[in-house]
Amino acid sequence: MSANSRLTIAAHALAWIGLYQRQGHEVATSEQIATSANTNPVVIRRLLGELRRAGLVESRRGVGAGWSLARELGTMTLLDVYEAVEPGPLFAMHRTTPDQGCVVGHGIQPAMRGIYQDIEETLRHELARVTLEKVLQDTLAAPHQPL
Amino acid sequence: MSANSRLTIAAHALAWIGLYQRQGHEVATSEQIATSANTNPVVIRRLLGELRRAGLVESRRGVGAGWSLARELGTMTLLDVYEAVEPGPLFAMHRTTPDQGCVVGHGIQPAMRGIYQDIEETLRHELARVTLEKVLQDTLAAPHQPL
DNA sequence: GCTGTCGTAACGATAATCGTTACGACCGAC
DNA sequence: GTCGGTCGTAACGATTATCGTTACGACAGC
Repeated sequence: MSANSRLTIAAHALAWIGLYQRQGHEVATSEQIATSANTNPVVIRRLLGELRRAGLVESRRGVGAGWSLARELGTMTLLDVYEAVEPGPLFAMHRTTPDQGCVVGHGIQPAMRGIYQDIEETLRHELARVTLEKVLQDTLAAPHQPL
Repeated sequence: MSANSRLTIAAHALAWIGLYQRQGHEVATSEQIATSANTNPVVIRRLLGELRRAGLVESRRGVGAGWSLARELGTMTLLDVYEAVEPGPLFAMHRTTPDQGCVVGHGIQPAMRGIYQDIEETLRHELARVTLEKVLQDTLAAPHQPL
């Protein structure tokens, strides 16, 4: 799978905003988050825009603008983030329709669809068990200066 | 994720070979499987080559050559296939190292690694519950001429 | 107005997958 | 021992997704 880092970066951004707000700040800018994640502010704005559409963050414009959480980190799960930033299904079907004249070609897609649905349901359940509060706590619990 | 169809095509090929052998044939050719999957024989040979390295199928060369199962479909699971054809992890870390001077940038990767490990472990467990025998049975159970 | 930030379009770089062509390696049949 | 069919694999282009970057208009507080 061509693994993509969208979920990771989105979680990073949410954890950063959450911690920043707990330090007393109103909003966080995409530039600050981009510095922490070592990427470009536009990448952050694009991702946070998707999180905003999902109701996880809010943005203010104008001078002193930036991003803030729309909900507490404890009420937000990786599933919320996953659904906001990952469009497609986990596994894809054939790119072209299999031979419908063949017994396997005819039945394989309904069969795999059912199997994949069950697996994705389990994945979603696991993602839903992890709150962004836990992500932040695990992040802060990382040892300093590991040898 | 770009979602990829490698797992789907590999399962299709295994189910096809399994059914073909139950009909009394010794080996299946990549051309036959490619016709059923509506793709190119080289795509099938590439995928089956990876399954051969994993010990799931065997191949014979020369005249009358082709592919056969190395194990019964009932002893083969989607996890075996997944590990054979999917290289990377489900979710990726940042493409560049986050800012180690930032608390979040420093701790986010160990945190997400731990979380992702748990999730992938659950995914593997789910994949291991589905045998290729079940894939074939579900495929054969698909209704004909659905309205 | 000025300034700083968002919002978003546009483009190129990169990488993975897939389809295709090509061709040597192999081996049973004859 | 040649022939024919299939594997094994390299090579290349097409397609797609993500990411990084530049650019610029929209917005709002000062």
